[in-house]
Amino acid sequence: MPELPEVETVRRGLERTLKLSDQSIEIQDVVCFRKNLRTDLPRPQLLKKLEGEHIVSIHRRAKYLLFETDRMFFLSHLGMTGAWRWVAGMKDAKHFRSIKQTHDHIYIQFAEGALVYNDPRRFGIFDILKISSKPKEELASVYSHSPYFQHLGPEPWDEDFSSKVLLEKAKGKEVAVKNFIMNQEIVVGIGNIYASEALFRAAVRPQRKVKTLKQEEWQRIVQESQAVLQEAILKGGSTISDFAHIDEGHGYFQHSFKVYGREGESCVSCSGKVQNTVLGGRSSYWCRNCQK
DNA sequence: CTCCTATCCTGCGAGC
DNA sequence: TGCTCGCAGGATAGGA
Repeated sequence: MPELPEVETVRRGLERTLKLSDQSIEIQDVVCFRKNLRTDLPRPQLLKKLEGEHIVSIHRRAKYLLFETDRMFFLSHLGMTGAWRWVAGMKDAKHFRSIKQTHDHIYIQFAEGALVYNDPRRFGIFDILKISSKPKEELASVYSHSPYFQHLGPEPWDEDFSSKVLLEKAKGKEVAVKNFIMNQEIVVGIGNIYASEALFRAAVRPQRKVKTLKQEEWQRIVQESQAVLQEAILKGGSTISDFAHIDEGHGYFQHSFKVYGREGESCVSCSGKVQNTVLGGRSSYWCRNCQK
């Protein structure tokens, strides 16, 4: 489901549902219904350490959700098909088991309901970060030391996501620009849909080798990436009143994509036909008139 | 190094 | 109708 805008929409929805702007909220119980998703899930002994912790806030870094509690951090990555939903009024995991849906994997109990993580393809991640000896690690320290985060590039709105830096990083590289901007070490948050959308808006062909791009083309890529992600977040915020709607299938496909998934249809700005070229094993949509 | 492929999974729609 | 095939929004290990 998720590229950056969707993860950010989920983050905001979770904060709203848990009322984190007014309060912290106590975790009463955490249960995993299977041993692993893409990676091993925390052992019951470790999960038990979350009991009694209060969630203070939820951060997003790249496509990860990072939950901050009194003394700990735990994270969730939604993979391709992960979703959290709120089950109002659910009182305990034992009762939940009787109404559990297929692919419900993780259950977090609160006083007035529960959060449930559902993920059919199980490419997601749920992990408790290593507990340091200090009272609690700083967020910045988590980002720079955790194996989940330390290799990640800048957020799309950081100053290091700039035409100047990109020009430098692209020097001598043969890789296609679409694969380059989907590389989370270069910039985080851009996935297969928004890569096509950003490059269409920037008028750059997805298969262009990065070493051939001029600084002004990088400038357009930076601007249009930021713009398309920002617009998608705003749309998520305006059309999705509750993050739970996402897993009912609303939200994501409501976004109006200009090229993604529109192979053979007319380009929205020149009426040429939208192309689909496979790059790095992923479908890449573009217009041969508008993009150079 | 750099770049590309295969792979982890399930579900769904197209085509026969 | 029912089957098979290909493809799906991510990320990474391994090979060329």
